[in-house]
Amino acid sequence: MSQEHNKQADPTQERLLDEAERLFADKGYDGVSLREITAAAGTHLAAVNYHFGSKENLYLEVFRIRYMERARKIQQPLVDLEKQEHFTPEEVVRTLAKAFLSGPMTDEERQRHSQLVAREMGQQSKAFQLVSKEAMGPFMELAIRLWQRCLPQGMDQERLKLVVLSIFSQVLYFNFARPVVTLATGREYDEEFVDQIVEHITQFALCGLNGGNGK
Amino acid sequence: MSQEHNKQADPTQERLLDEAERLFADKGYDGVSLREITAAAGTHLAAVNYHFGSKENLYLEVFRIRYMERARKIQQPLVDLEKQEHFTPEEVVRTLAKAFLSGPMTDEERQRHSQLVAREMGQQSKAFQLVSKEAMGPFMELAIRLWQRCLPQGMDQERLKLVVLSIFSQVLYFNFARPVVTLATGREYDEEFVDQIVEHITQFALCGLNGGNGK
DNA sequence: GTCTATAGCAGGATAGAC
DNA sequence: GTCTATCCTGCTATAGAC
Repeated sequence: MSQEHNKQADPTQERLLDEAERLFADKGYDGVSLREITAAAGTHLAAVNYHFGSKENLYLEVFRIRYMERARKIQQPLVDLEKQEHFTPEEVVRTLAKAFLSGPMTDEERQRHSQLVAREMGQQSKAFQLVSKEAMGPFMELAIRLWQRCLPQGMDQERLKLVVLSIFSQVLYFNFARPVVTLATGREYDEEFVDQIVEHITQFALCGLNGGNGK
Repeated sequence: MSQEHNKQADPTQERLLDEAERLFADKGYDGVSLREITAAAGTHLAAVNYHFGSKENLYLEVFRIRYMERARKIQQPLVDLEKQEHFTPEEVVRTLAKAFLSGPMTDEERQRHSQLVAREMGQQSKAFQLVSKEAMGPFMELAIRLWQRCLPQGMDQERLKLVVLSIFSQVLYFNFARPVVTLATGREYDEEFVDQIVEHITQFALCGLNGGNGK
Protein backbone atom coordinates (compact mmCIF):
# COMPACT_ATOMS: atom_id res chain seq x y z
CA MET A 1 0.00 0.00 0.00
CA SER A 2 2.85 2.35 0.67
CA GLN A 3 4.34 1.47 -2.69
CA GLU A 4 1.09 1.52 -4.56
CA HIS A 5 2.08 3.66 -7.49
CA ASN A 6 5.66 2.48 -8.04
CA LYS A 7 4.89 1.73 -11.63
CA GLN A 8 7.95 3.69 -12.81
CA ALA A 9 10.66 3.11 -10.27
CA ASP A 10 13.28 2.26 -12.89
CA PRO A 11 15.91 5.01 -12.69
CA THR A 12 16.78 4.68 -16.38
CA GLN A 13 13.19 5.31 -17.35
CA GLU A 14 13.12 8.35 -15.09
CA ARG A 15 16.29 9.79 -16.56
CA LEU A 16 15.04 9.15 -20.07
CA LEU A 17 11.81 10.98 -19.30
CA ASP A 18 13.70 13.90 -17.78
CA GLU A 19 16.14 14.35 -20.62
CA ALA A 20 13.51 13.68 -23.26
CA GLU A 21 11.28 16.36 -21.80
CA ARG A 22 14.11 18.86 -21.63
CA LEU A 23 15.21 18.23 -25.20
CA PHE A 24 11.72 18.00 -26.69
CA ALA A 25 10.81 21.28 -25.02
CA ASP A 26 13.97 22.86 -26.38
CA LYS A 27 13.98 21.63 -29.95
CA GLY A 28 10.62 20.05 -30.65
CA TYR A 29 9.82 16.47 -31.53
CA ASP A 30 11.46 16.44 -34.94
CA GLY A 31 14.46 18.41 -33.79
CA VAL A 32 15.69 15.79 -31.34
CA SER A 33 17.15 12.37 -32.09
CA LEU A 34 16.92 9.32 -29.88
CA ARG A 35 20.71 9.23 -29.94
CA GLU A 36 20.77 12.67 -28.36
CA ILE A 37 18.28 11.73 -25.69
CA THR A 38 19.88 8.44 -24.73
CA ALA A 39 23.34 10.00 -24.64
CA ALA A 40 22.08 12.74 -22.32
CA ALA A 41 20.43 10.14 -20.12
CA GLY A 42 23.68 8.16 -19.98
CA THR A 43 22.29 5.05 -21.57
CA HIS A 44 22.23 3.29 -24.91
CA LEU A 45 20.14 3.79 -28.00
CA ALA A 46 18.09 0.62 -27.61
CA ALA A 47 16.86 1.68 -24.17
CA VAL A 48 14.14 3.88 -25.61
CA ASN A 49 12.61 1.13 -27.64
CA TYR A 50 13.01 -1.26 -24.75
CA HIS A 51 11.31 0.96 -22.19
CA PHE A 52 8.88 2.95 -24.32
CA GLY A 53 8.47 1.07 -27.58
CA SER A 54 9.04 4.01 -29.90
CA LYS A 55 10.05 7.63 -30.10
CA GLU A 56 6.47 8.74 -30.47
CA ASN A 57 5.39 6.88 -27.39
CA LEU A 58 8.26 8.32 -25.38
CA TYR A 59 7.02 11.74 -26.39
CA LEU A 60 3.50 10.93 -25.29
CA GLU A 61 4.75 9.52 -21.99
CA VAL A 62 6.51 12.81 -21.34
CA PHE A 63 3.08 14.41 -21.51
CA ARG A 64 1.20 11.66 -19.72
CA ILE A 65 3.61 11.56 -16.81
CA ARG A 66 5.79 14.67 -16.50
CA TYR A 67 3.50 17.23 -18.01
CA MET A 68 0.34 16.10 -16.26
CA GLU A 69 2.08 15.95 -12.92
CA ARG A 70 2.97 19.59 -13.20
CA ALA A 71 -0.44 20.52 -14.53
CA ARG A 72 -1.91 19.17 -11.28
CA LYS A 73 0.56 21.21 -9.25
CA ILE A 74 -0.47 24.33 -11.13
CA GLN A 75 -4.16 23.66 -10.60
CA GLN A 76 -3.78 23.07 -6.89
CA PRO A 77 -4.03 26.70 -5.69
CA LEU A 78 -7.33 27.10 -7.53
CA VAL A 79 -8.61 23.79 -6.20
CA ASP A 80 -7.77 25.02 -2.69
CA LEU A 81 -9.52 28.30 -3.35
CA GLU A 82 -12.71 26.48 -4.30
CA LYS A 83 -12.86 24.92 -0.84
CA GLN A 84 -13.02 28.34 0.81
CA GLU A 85 -16.37 29.88 1.53
CA HIS A 86 -15.66 33.35 0.24
CA PHE A 87 -13.33 34.80 -2.33
CA THR A 88 -13.32 37.67 -4.78
CA PRO A 89 -13.03 37.65 -8.58
CA GLU A 90 -9.71 39.40 -8.14
CA GLU A 91 -8.40 36.57 -5.98
CA VAL A 92 -9.39 34.08 -8.63
CA VAL A 93 -7.54 35.95 -11.35
CA ARG A 94 -4.45 36.56 -9.29
CA THR A 95 -4.32 32.97 -8.09
CA LEU A 96 -4.62 31.81 -11.68
CA ALA A 97 -1.90 34.10 -12.97
CA LYS A 98 0.39 33.32 -10.06
CA ALA A 99 -0.08 29.58 -10.49
CA PHE A 100 1.48 29.78 -13.93
CA LEU A 101 4.02 32.51 -13.43
CA SER A 102 5.36 32.18 -9.91
CA GLY A 103 4.00 28.94 -8.55
CA PRO A 104 5.92 26.28 -6.64
CA MET A 105 7.84 25.07 -9.68
CA THR A 106 11.32 26.12 -10.57
CA ASP A 107 11.70 28.64 -13.31
CA GLU A 108 13.14 26.01 -15.61
CA GLU A 109 10.14 23.75 -15.09
CA ARG A 110 7.81 26.59 -15.93
CA GLN A 111 9.59 27.22 -19.20
CA ARG A 112 9.54 23.57 -20.17
CA HIS A 113 5.88 23.33 -19.39
CA SER A 114 5.05 26.32 -21.57
CA GLN A 115 7.31 25.28 -24.41
CA LEU A 116 5.89 21.78 -24.55
CA VAL A 117 2.30 22.93 -24.67
CA ALA A 118 2.99 25.86 -27.00
CA ARG A 119 4.42 23.48 -29.57
CA GLU A 120 1.28 21.34 -29.54
CA MET A 121 -1.29 24.09 -29.31
CA GLY A 122 -1.47 24.80 -33.01
CA GLN A 123 -2.23 21.32 -34.24
CA GLN A 124 -4.57 18.53 -33.32
CA SER A 125 -1.99 15.99 -32.24
CA LYS A 126 -2.40 13.20 -29.73
CA ALA A 127 -0.45 15.20 -27.18
CA PHE A 128 -2.74 18.17 -27.68
CA GLN A 129 -5.82 16.05 -27.21
CA LEU A 130 -4.41 14.70 -23.98
CA VAL A 131 -3.49 18.13 -22.65
CA SER A 132 -6.73 19.83 -23.62
CA LYS A 133 -8.89 17.02 -22.29
CA GLU A 134 -7.06 16.25 -19.06
CA ALA A 135 -5.56 19.59 -18.09
CA MET A 136 -6.85 22.66 -19.88
CA GLY A 137 -10.51 21.71 -20.04
CA PRO A 138 -11.00 20.94 -16.35
CA PHE A 139 -8.90 23.95 -15.37
CA MET A 140 -11.00 26.25 -17.48
CA GLU A 141 -14.20 24.88 -16.05
CA LEU A 142 -12.85 25.32 -12.55
CA ALA A 143 -12.01 28.97 -13.15
CA ILE A 144 -15.42 29.65 -14.65
CA ARG A 145 -17.14 27.90 -11.73
CA LEU A 146 -15.23 30.09 -9.30
CA TRP A 147 -16.18 33.32 -11.04
CA GLN A 148 -19.79 32.34 -11.35
CA ARG A 149 -19.85 31.88 -7.59
CA CYS A 150 -18.39 35.26 -6.72
CA LEU A 151 -19.20 37.72 -9.50
CA PRO A 152 -21.80 40.21 -8.25
CA GLN A 153 -23.77 40.34 -11.48
CA GLY A 154 -24.06 37.15 -13.42
CA MET A 155 -22.08 36.75 -16.60
CA ASP A 156 -22.71 34.31 -19.39
CA GLN A 157 -20.29 31.42 -19.87
CA GLU A 158 -19.43 32.55 -23.37
CA ARG A 159 -17.91 35.79 -22.13
CA LEU A 160 -16.16 34.06 -19.26
CA LYS A 161 -14.60 31.59 -21.64
CA LEU A 162 -13.07 34.40 -23.66
CA VAL A 163 -11.70 35.86 -20.45
CA VAL A 164 -10.07 32.58 -19.49
CA LEU A 165 -8.61 32.19 -22.97
CA SER A 166 -7.18 35.68 -22.79
CA ILE A 167 -5.57 34.96 -19.44
CA PHE A 168 -4.20 31.67 -20.75
CA SER A 169 -2.76 33.44 -23.75
CA GLN A 170 -0.95 35.93 -21.55
CA VAL A 171 0.53 33.54 -19.00
CA LEU A 172 1.63 31.29 -21.82
CA TYR A 173 3.17 34.15 -23.74
CA PHE A 174 5.01 35.67 -20.81
CA ASN A 175 6.46 32.27 -19.99
CA PHE A 176 7.10 31.09 -23.49
CA ALA A 177 8.05 34.13 -25.50
CA ARG A 178 10.72 35.34 -23.11
CA PRO A 179 13.07 36.44 -25.87
CA VAL A 180 10.37 38.81 -27.11
CA VAL A 181 9.52 40.06 -23.64
CA THR A 182 13.10 40.70 -22.55
CA LEU A 183 13.91 42.29 -25.88
CA ALA A 184 10.90 44.58 -25.67
CA THR A 185 11.14 45.56 -22.03
CA GLY A 186 14.85 45.12 -21.33
CA ARG A 187 13.86 43.39 -18.10
CA GLU A 188 15.19 40.18 -16.62
CA TYR A 189 12.75 37.64 -15.25
CA ASP A 190 13.55 38.34 -11.62
CA GLU A 191 11.03 38.14 -8.83
CA GLU A 192 10.10 41.79 -9.08
CA PHE A 193 9.36 41.64 -12.78
CA VAL A 194 7.30 38.47 -12.45
CA ASP A 195 5.23 40.10 -9.70
CA GLN A 196 4.69 43.05 -11.99
CA ILE A 197 3.51 40.78 -14.79
CA VAL A 198 1.11 39.00 -12.45
CA GLU A 199 -0.34 42.34 -11.36
CA HIS A 200 -0.54 43.51 -14.94
CA ILE A 201 -2.46 40.43 -16.04
CA THR A 202 -4.69 40.63 -13.00
CA GLN A 203 -5.69 44.23 -13.68
CA PHE A 204 -6.24 43.50 -17.35
CA ALA A 205 -8.54 40.59 -16.63
CA LEU A 206 -10.41 42.28 -13.80
CA CYS A 207 -11.47 45.09 -16.07
CA GLY A 208 -12.56 42.52 -18.62
CA LEU A 209 -14.67 40.92 -15.92
CA ASN A 210 -16.17 44.01 -14.29
CA GLY A 211 -16.30 46.60 -17.02
CA GLY A 212 -17.58 46.28 -20.51
CA ASN A 213 -21.06 45.01 -19.76
CA GLY A 214 -21.21 46.22 -23.25
CA LYS A 215 -24.01 47.06 -25.55
CA MET B 1 11.27 51.91 -63.65
CA SER B 2 8.06 49.96 -63.95
CA GLN B 3 9.95 46.72 -63.37
CA GLU B 4 12.18 48.03 -60.68
CA HIS B 5 11.78 45.29 -58.09
CA ASN B 6 11.53 42.22 -60.28
CA LYS B 7 14.30 40.54 -58.38
CA GLN B 8 12.24 37.34 -57.99
CA ALA B 9 10.29 36.91 -61.16
CA ASP B 10 11.23 33.23 -61.52
CA PRO B 11 7.98 31.30 -61.13
CA THR B 12 9.77 28.26 -59.71
CA GLN B 13 11.25 30.33 -56.94
CA GLU B 14 7.83 31.77 -56.18
CA ARG B 15 6.19 28.38 -56.00
CA LEU B 16 9.01 27.07 -53.83
CA LEU B 17 8.54 29.96 -51.44
CA ASP B 18 4.79 29.44 -51.32
CA GLU B 19 4.91 25.73 -50.67
CA ALA B 20 7.83 26.04 -48.30
CA GLU B 21 5.97 28.59 -46.24
CA ARG B 22 2.85 26.49 -46.11
CA LEU B 23 4.69 23.36 -45.08
CA PHE B 24 7.07 25.05 -42.64
CA ALA B 25 4.12 26.73 -40.96
CA ASP B 26 2.30 23.42 -40.75
CA LYS B 27 5.05 21.13 -39.56
CA GLY B 28 7.99 23.24 -38.50
CA TYR B 29 11.48 23.38 -39.95
CA ASP B 30 12.58 19.91 -38.88
CA GLY B 31 9.27 18.34 -39.75
CA VAL B 32 9.50 19.08 -43.46
CA SER B 33 11.88 17.60 -46.01
CA LEU B 34 13.09 19.24 -49.17
CA ARG B 35 11.60 16.34 -51.08
CA GLU B 36 8.18 17.26 -49.74
CA ILE B 37 8.60 20.91 -50.62
CA THR B 38 9.94 20.38 -54.12
CA ALA B 39 7.28 17.77 -54.90
CA ALA B 40 4.54 20.17 -53.74
CA ALA B 41 6.08 22.91 -55.87
CA GLY B 42 6.17 20.59 -58.87
CA THR B 43 9.90 20.71 -59.34
CA HIS B 44 12.95 18.62 -58.59
CA LEU B 45 14.99 18.18 -55.45
CA ALA B 46 18.03 20.08 -56.69
CA ALA B 47 16.00 23.22 -57.34
CA VAL B 48 16.15 24.30 -53.71
CA ASN B 49 19.90 24.25 -53.58
CA TYR B 50 20.08 25.86 -56.97
CA HIS B 51 17.79 28.76 -56.11
CA PHE B 52 18.37 29.15 -52.38
CA GLY B 53 21.64 27.43 -51.56
CA SER B 54 20.38 25.38 -48.63
CA LYS B 55 17.32 24.37 -46.67
CA GLU B 56 18.13 26.82 -43.92
CA ASN B 57 18.43 29.70 -46.34
CA LEU B 58 15.12 28.78 -47.97
CA TYR B 59 13.56 28.97 -44.53
CA LEU B 60 15.07 32.39 -43.90
CA GLU B 61 13.95 33.62 -47.31
CA VAL B 62 10.41 32.62 -46.41
CA PHE B 63 10.69 35.07 -43.53
CA ARG B 64 12.64 37.73 -45.40
CA ILE B 65 10.23 37.79 -48.33
CA ARG B 66 6.83 36.25 -47.58
CA TYR B 67 6.59 36.94 -43.87
CA MET B 68 7.86 40.52 -44.01
CA GLU B 69 5.57 41.37 -46.90
CA ARG B 70 2.59 40.40 -44.80
CA ALA B 71 3.96 42.12 -41.73
CA ARG B 72 3.95 45.37 -43.69
CA LYS B 73 0.35 44.78 -44.76
CA ILE B 74 -0.63 44.26 -41.15
CA GLN B 75 1.12 47.41 -40.01
CA GLN B 76 -0.47 49.57 -42.70
CA PRO B 77 -3.71 50.43 -40.88
CA LEU B 78 -1.72 51.73 -37.91
CA VAL B 79 0.65 53.64 -40.18
CA ASP B 80 -2.40 55.26 -41.78
CA LEU B 81 -3.84 56.09 -38.40
CA GLU B 82 -0.68 57.93 -37.44
CA LYS B 83 -1.18 60.32 -40.33
CA GLN B 84 -4.53 61.45 -38.95
CA GLU B 85 -4.67 64.42 -36.67
CA HIS B 86 -6.95 62.98 -34.02
CA PHE B 87 -7.72 59.49 -32.82
CA THR B 88 -8.66 57.82 -29.56
CA PRO B 89 -6.84 55.12 -27.58
CA GLU B 90 -9.77 52.85 -28.37
CA GLU B 91 -9.24 53.32 -32.08
CA VAL B 92 -5.60 52.41 -31.71
CA VAL B 93 -6.41 49.20 -29.89
CA ARG B 94 -9.19 48.18 -32.21
CA THR B 95 -7.12 48.94 -35.29
CA LEU B 96 -4.31 46.87 -33.87
CA ALA B 97 -6.50 43.90 -33.03
CA LYS B 98 -8.33 44.09 -36.35
CA ALA B 99 -5.09 44.25 -38.28
CA PHE B 100 -4.12 40.82 -37.01
CA LEU B 101 -7.49 39.15 -36.80
CA SER B 102 -9.59 40.43 -39.69
CA GLY B 103 -7.27 42.43 -41.89
CA PRO B 104 -7.01 42.27 -45.66
CA MET B 105 -5.32 38.87 -45.68
CA THR B 106 -7.09 35.61 -46.24
CA ASP B 107 -7.78 33.48 -43.25
CA GLU B 108 -5.20 30.96 -44.40
CA GLU B 109 -2.53 33.64 -44.64
CA ARG B 110 -3.30 34.79 -41.12
CA GLN B 111 -2.85 31.29 -39.78
CA ARG B 112 0.44 30.80 -41.58
CA HIS B 113 1.72 34.09 -40.33
CA SER B 114 0.93 33.22 -36.72
CA GLN B 115 2.22 29.68 -36.94
CA LEU B 116 5.51 30.75 -38.42
CA VAL B 117 6.18 33.37 -35.80
CA ALA B 118 4.88 31.26 -32.91
CA ARG B 119 7.39 28.57 -33.74
CA GLU B 120 10.28 31.02 -33.58
CA MET B 121 9.13 33.03 -30.60
CA GLY B 122 10.55 30.76 -27.95
CA GLN B 123 14.12 30.63 -29.15
CA GLN B 124 16.72 33.08 -30.31
CA SER B 125 17.04 31.89 -33.89
CA LYS B 126 18.05 33.91 -36.91
CA ALA B 127 14.44 34.03 -38.04
CA PHE B 128 13.39 35.35 -34.66
CA GLN B 129 16.01 38.06 -34.75
CA LEU B 130 14.82 39.11 -38.17
CA VAL B 131 11.17 39.20 -37.15
CA SER B 132 11.71 40.99 -33.86
CA LYS B 133 14.04 43.56 -35.34
CA GLU B 134 12.25 44.29 -38.60
CA ALA B 135 8.61 43.70 -37.72
CA MET B 136 7.71 43.44 -34.04
CA GLY B 137 10.01 46.14 -32.73
CA PRO B 138 8.93 48.91 -35.09
CA PHE B 139 5.29 47.89 -34.76
CA MET B 140 5.48 48.06 -30.99
CA GLU B 141 7.11 51.46 -31.06
CA LEU B 142 4.46 52.69 -33.45
CA ALA B 143 1.64 51.57 -31.16
CA ILE B 144 3.28 53.18 -28.14
CA ARG B 145 3.84 56.42 -30.06
CA LEU B 146 0.18 56.50 -30.99
CA TRP B 147 -1.02 56.01 -27.43
CA GLN B 148 1.35 58.59 -26.07
CA ARG B 149 -0.17 61.08 -28.46
CA CYS B 150 -3.77 60.46 -27.48
CA LEU B 151 -3.89 59.20 -23.91
CA PRO B 152 -5.33 61.93 -21.67
CA GLN B 153 -2.99 61.36 -18.77
CA GLY B 154 0.54 60.37 -19.63
CA MET B 155 1.61 56.82 -19.07
CA ASP B 156 5.14 55.53 -18.76
CA GLN B 157 6.59 53.45 -21.58
CA GLU B 158 7.14 50.48 -19.30
CA ARG B 159 3.44 50.04 -18.66
CA LEU B 160 2.58 50.63 -22.29
CA LYS B 161 5.03 47.96 -23.33
CA LEU B 162 3.29 45.42 -21.14
CA VAL B 163 -0.02 46.45 -22.69
CA VAL B 164 1.32 45.90 -26.20
CA LEU B 165 2.77 42.54 -25.23
CA SER B 166 -0.56 41.48 -23.77
CA ILE B 167 -2.36 42.46 -26.94
CA PHE B 168 0.22 40.64 -29.05
CA SER B 169 -0.19 37.55 -26.91
CA GLN B 170 -3.91 37.56 -27.46
CA VAL B 171 -4.00 38.17 -31.20
CA LEU B 172 -1.32 35.54 -31.63
CA TYR B 173 -3.16 33.06 -29.45
CA PHE B 174 -6.55 33.54 -31.05
CA ASN B 175 -4.98 33.04 -34.47
CA PHE B 176 -2.59 30.30 -33.58
CA ALA B 177 -4.27 28.19 -30.94
CA ARG B 178 -7.49 27.71 -32.85
CA PRO B 179 -7.88 24.11 -31.77
CA VAL B 180 -7.96 25.30 -28.17
CA VAL B 181 -10.31 28.16 -28.88
CA THR B 182 -12.81 26.14 -30.88
CA LEU B 183 -12.67 23.32 -28.38
CA ALA B 184 -13.27 25.68 -25.48
CA THR B 185 -15.95 27.85 -27.04
CA GLY B 186 -17.50 25.52 -29.57
CA ARG B 187 -17.40 28.39 -32.04
CA GLU B 188 -16.28 28.43 -35.65
CA TYR B 189 -14.04 31.22 -36.82
CA ASP B 190 -16.73 32.96 -38.84
CA GLU B 191 -16.96 36.69 -39.27
CA GLU B 192 -19.22 37.13 -36.29
CA PHE B 193 -16.93 35.30 -33.92
CA VAL B 194 -13.85 37.16 -35.13
CA ASP B 195 -15.62 40.47 -34.57
CA GLN B 196 -16.49 39.32 -31.08
CA ILE B 197 -12.86 38.46 -30.37
CA VAL B 198 -11.71 41.85 -31.65
CA GLU B 199 -14.20 43.58 -29.36
CA HIS B 200 -13.19 41.38 -26.48
CA ILE B 201 -9.50 42.18 -26.88
CA THR B 202 -10.27 45.86 -27.35
CA GLN B 203 -12.27 46.07 -24.13
CA PHE B 204 -9.63 44.13 -22.24
CA ALA B 205 -6.85 46.41 -23.38
CA LEU B 206 -8.78 49.63 -22.96
CA CYS B 207 -9.32 48.92 -19.30
CA GLY B 208 -5.66 48.14 -18.97
CA LEU B 209 -4.93 51.53 -20.48
CA ASN B 210 -7.45 53.66 -18.63
CA GLY B 211 -7.98 51.92 -15.35
CA GLY B 212 -5.43 50.64 -12.95
CA ASN B 213 -3.45 53.79 -12.44
CA GLY B 214 -2.36 51.57 -9.69
CA LYS B 215 -0.93 52.02 -6.29
C1' DG C 1 21.00 26.06 -67.22
C1' DT C 2 18.03 21.78 -65.73
C1' DC C 3 17.45 17.98 -63.62
C1' DT C 4 18.91 13.02 -62.79
C1' DA C 5 21.55 10.16 -60.20
C1' DT C 6 24.28 9.45 -56.34
C1' DA C 7 27.26 10.42 -52.52
C1' DG C 8 27.53 10.58 -47.71
C1' DC C 9 25.42 10.72 -43.53
C1' DA C 10 21.95 10.56 -39.70
C1' DG C 11 17.65 8.87 -38.45
C1' DG C 12 14.64 5.05 -35.89
C1' DA C 13 14.29 0.43 -35.10
C1' DT C 14 16.02 -4.32 -34.15
C1' DA C 15 18.50 -8.80 -34.16
C1' DG C 16 21.37 -11.21 -31.63
C1' DA C 17 25.78 -11.44 -28.81
C1' DC C 18 26.81 -11.60 -23.98
C1' DG D 1 17.72 -8.57 -19.41
C1' DT D 2 21.50 -5.24 -21.50
C1' DC D 3 23.57 -3.22 -24.85
C1' DT D 4 26.38 -3.56 -29.26
C1' DA D 5 26.39 -3.80 -33.92
C1' DT D 6 23.74 -3.51 -37.88
C1' DC D 7 19.73 -2.67 -41.01
C1' DC D 8 17.42 0.13 -43.91
C1' DT D 9 15.15 4.21 -44.86
C1' DG D 10 15.16 9.05 -45.71
C1' DC D 11 17.72 13.16 -45.33
C1' DT D 12 20.66 17.22 -47.50
C1' DA D 13 23.78 18.38 -50.73
C1' DT D 14 26.26 17.86 -55.08
C1' DA D 15 28.50 16.09 -59.23
C1' DG D 16 27.88 15.53 -63.73
C1' DA D 17 24.82 14.00 -67.73
C1' DC D 18 21.97 16.26 -71.12
